[in-house]
Amino acid sequence: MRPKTPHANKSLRPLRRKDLPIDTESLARYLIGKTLVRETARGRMTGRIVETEAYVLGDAAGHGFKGETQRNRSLFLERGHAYVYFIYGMHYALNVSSGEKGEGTGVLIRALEPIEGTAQMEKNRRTKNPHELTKGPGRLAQALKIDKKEDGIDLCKKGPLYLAESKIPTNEIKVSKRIGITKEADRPLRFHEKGSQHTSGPKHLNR
DNA sequence: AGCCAGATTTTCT
DNA sequence: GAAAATCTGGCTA
Repeated sequence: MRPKTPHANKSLRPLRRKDLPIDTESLARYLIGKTLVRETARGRMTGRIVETEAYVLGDAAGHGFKGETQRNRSLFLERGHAYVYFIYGMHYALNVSSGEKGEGTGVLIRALEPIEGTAQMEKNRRTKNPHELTKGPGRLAQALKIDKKEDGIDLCKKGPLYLAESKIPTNEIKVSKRIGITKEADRPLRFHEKGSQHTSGPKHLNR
């Protein structure tokens, strides 16, 4: 077995739901720099959130835009729950539900900076390149072994998947247009931490 | 480094 | 039946 990472036993305080901004765009900004924690039988994996996208109320690109369906029902939960969807026949992606309960808005987690449990991530992703581990929604889900089983989880309490504080201060947050969509694609609702080497998308969106 | 096509299956129309 | 909040490998330069 591999040695534990130096940070493995640090206590991680979950984010409190009341501290999460209700407004979707505000939540997308708020989550930059926070920690995503994944607990599995093999141990803990954590990453720093460095890139998010907001899917706001009345947004035609949002999965909840046309109302609640079997697929997107988690998006309509109270803010701070996981909405995991399957896309392009092979990828999963993780969102944090946002807004008021029943609103159907959310924040897509697009990229992480790997912190703890990188050995397990390398195994799940079948690569050792630290820059290929968790940049992009599909990649980070694969690295952290996130799929439909995690859909609907409360991310504001300790468990298999949750959000937590970070002790490292957040750098400047930059804004750009969203990636990979056709509707309302040019709205400035993608956020990333300036200077991160772990963001996805073309270079000109990551300045 | 950047562009392009192929993979693959769920979901809703 | 078509679209989809993506990733990968192969090509061109």
